[in-house]
Amino acid sequence: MKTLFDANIDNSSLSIKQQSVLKASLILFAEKGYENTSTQDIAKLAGCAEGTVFKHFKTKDALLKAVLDPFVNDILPQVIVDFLKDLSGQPEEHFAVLLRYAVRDRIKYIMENRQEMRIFIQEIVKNPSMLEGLTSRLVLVIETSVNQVFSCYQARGELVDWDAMRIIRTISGVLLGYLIPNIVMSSKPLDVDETTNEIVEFLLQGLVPAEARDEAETR
Amino acid sequence: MKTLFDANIDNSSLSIKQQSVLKASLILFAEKGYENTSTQDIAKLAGCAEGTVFKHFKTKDALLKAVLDPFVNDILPQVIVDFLKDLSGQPEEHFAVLLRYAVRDRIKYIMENRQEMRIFIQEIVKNPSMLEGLTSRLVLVIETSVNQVFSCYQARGELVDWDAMRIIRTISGVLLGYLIPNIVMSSKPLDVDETTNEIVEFLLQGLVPAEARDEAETR
Amino acid sequence: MKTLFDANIDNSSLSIKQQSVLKASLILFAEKGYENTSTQDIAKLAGCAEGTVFKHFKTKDALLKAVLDPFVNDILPQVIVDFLKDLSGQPEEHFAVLLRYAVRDRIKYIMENRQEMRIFIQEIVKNPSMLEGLTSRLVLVIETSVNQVFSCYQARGELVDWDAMRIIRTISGVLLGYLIPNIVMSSKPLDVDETTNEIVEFLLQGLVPAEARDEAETR
Amino acid sequence: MKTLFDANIDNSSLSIKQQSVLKASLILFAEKGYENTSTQDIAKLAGCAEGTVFKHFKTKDALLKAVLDPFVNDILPQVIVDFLKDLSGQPEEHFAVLLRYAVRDRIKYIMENRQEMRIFIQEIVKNPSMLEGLTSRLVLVIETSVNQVFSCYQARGELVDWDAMRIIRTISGVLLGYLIPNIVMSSKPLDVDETTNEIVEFLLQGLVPAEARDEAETR
DNA sequence: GATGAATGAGGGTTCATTCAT
DNA sequence: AATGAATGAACCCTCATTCAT
Repeated sequence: MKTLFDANIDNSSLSIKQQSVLKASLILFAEKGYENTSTQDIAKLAGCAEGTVFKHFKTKDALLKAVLDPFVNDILPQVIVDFLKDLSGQPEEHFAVLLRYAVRDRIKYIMENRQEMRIFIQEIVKNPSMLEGLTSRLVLVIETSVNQVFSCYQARGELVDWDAMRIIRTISGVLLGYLIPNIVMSSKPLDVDETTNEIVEFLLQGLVPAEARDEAETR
Repeated sequence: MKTLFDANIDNSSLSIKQQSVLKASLILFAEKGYENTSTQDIAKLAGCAEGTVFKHFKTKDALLKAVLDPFVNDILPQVIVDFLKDLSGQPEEHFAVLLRYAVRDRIKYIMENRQEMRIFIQEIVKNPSMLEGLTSRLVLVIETSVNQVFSCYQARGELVDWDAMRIIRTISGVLLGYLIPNIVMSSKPLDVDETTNEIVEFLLQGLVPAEARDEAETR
Repeated sequence: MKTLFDANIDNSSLSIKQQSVLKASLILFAEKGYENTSTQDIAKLAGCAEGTVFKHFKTKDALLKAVLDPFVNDILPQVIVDFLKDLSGQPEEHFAVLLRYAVRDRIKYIMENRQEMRIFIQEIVKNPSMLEGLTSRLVLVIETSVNQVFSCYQARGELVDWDAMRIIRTISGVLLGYLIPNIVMSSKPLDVDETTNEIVEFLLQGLVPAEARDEAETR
Repeated sequence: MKTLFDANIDNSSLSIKQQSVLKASLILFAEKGYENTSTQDIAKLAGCAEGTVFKHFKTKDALLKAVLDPFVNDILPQVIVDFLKDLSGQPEEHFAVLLRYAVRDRIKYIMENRQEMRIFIQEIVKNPSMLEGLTSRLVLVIETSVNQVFSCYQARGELVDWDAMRIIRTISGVLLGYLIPNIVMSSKPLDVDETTNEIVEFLLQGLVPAEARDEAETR
């Protein structure tokens, strides 16, 4: 699987003008939405002629794909993979500690890609079928590794005894419930630490049995 | 329970054709998005001439407003008001029981207005400033009544001793985290009972102290 | 030939609503021009439904005709006829005296029909062929009577010895040169007396031999 | 002598297609009027696509401005300036001689820009406020120079002893009275020499004292 | 006679895309 | 590779006109 770093290699093969086209598209799509951004707008912000926009990216739609594809195909899956890796990398730690660390990293990550996230959300809302490919890929990634990740903590009584997918669903649900409203209201970027605290504290109430929770905090 | 069309008193003054224009707009905006819906599409689905679309709704944008305004101004605030009313209406009941009932009703309600919700989300993502008016109104509604609603349960030990606004934020966050993904992926409408169970069970873990929780379930 | 009074008889056979339609058209056509006035505007100002506008006047164009025809077919020719009648009615008077009287009356007359005049000018500018019918009629009227009208004064040395049509052309040219700019700039209606003085004084310089002029003034 | 197209320096920066758009607009606006000319008509006559019409001239209204502005801002003021210059350039000549020369030149000039003049008249009739800017500019130009221009001839007894502005008003009134009807009836362009003779002869009667007039003719 | 909802042709305008330079 | 003029389909919207009530 490609990593984030790999994902950007394609772009580095672009000329400077083309990269500025890509960046302008990112900014404008995020700001005004895909349909409300004209290729003329893009050319103007990129500082090039309108024809240049189409030299490399044959189509406006291809431009959207060029903006979103690395995010959808590489970055988002990587978020999941890294999340699970964080949770399973040091099994000697208490689940609560790892969860906090993993959640914090992911929030930071998503906040750093807010523009892509905004565009992504816009597109999904208009055309949910876009999600299908991604979802199935993610489900595959998750299902193959998630059971062994959680079972260890469940055995130690540090994690509620739910179906592993339900735990994932719960965590991602709570995360989205907090993050989407913020991403969408672009003005004020979230305070990462504060949000992490609030989310994790709440998640722990639901996911970690009371006695194990106390233990984690006294440690 | 009122639906969008009941709520908008003006609608009853519309001719049949105009109502079908409104309905067609609702369907198409939800399905393809505002910008990807042409007024010709609307006319075709409404079974009228394109000019008819503009006879009552002077502008395509006014049509969007006519679709969304009752939802934003009447239905959404009502959801909040009803939610708080459900929670405070029968204070002799255990908080857990009322929460389940209130959450279930709201989910049903939102599911019945999925199309409006989809359009609303699309518009907010493109233009977050739309939210400002709504948010400030809701905050007002909530803040004036929410403290007295929760304090009773907190005194009985049936509700965690958080700031009332944080409780609201948590509940709505979890609800949104579950509902938005479903609303957005329009194909499969959510099973209300199942979702209610999952959300409430999780919320109770976080919001109701353990001992009070047991008590509620044995009752 | 019909007189102004006859010309309006047709209109009096209209219902009150239809008359208000006619009046509204006159006002709006004069103010904004024919093409920039919608039948909806007319209906609104006339205080009736849009359909009512078409009940009597089958076409918007027919409405324009209804507004202009009495002006073009009756009023304007009458202006000429009356002008010549004024000049020939009392041949014992000096030409200068009659000219002043005739010019004054005509200016007053035209000022009282400024709106029709404005619309007429607008239409002629767009479609000069409209003039042809009128011009040929007027030429006929003028030519048949004008020679005998002027020859008497020319014999007395009170009028320059030009071809009669040139005299008419000169008078109407000067009149139009003064009046059209004023009619077109609708804000300030002309002071009839002052304008008459200026025009007549100038016309006399050109049309009446010097010695006869002195005589007229000392009389 | 400059024509409209020479006067508008910007025009040279237009592509050939855009110049043909401008020329087509000039022709059609003059022929059928602004509102009765569709942008499709313009495109067809210019031999380009409708989109091309809007590439340079963002708006149909901007196209009208592009057609009229050089006429109103450059050519018309220049007509006045040149007229006064002609009258004051060779003070050793008799006023009558200079007037004939100046009138003739101006008539020729206006006849060469008949189309612009027609459009200009149409627009003024619809929206007289357009004139205000022009009028105030012209009044300024005239007032600052006109007194010294005429006083010399008045001192020599070659020009009636009127207020300078009244002389101007008279000349322009007579000119307009002759020219507007002709411009408006586009079919038959005026014979410049004949019209000049008629107008000048008449003007001299009114503007030049009799004894000076004889002198001018015997010279 | 009056109404006003409905019509549909046509108008101005935008925009992704092409192509000669 | 880059340009920007040109394109034409599609879009939103207006308006004179009709017709059932």
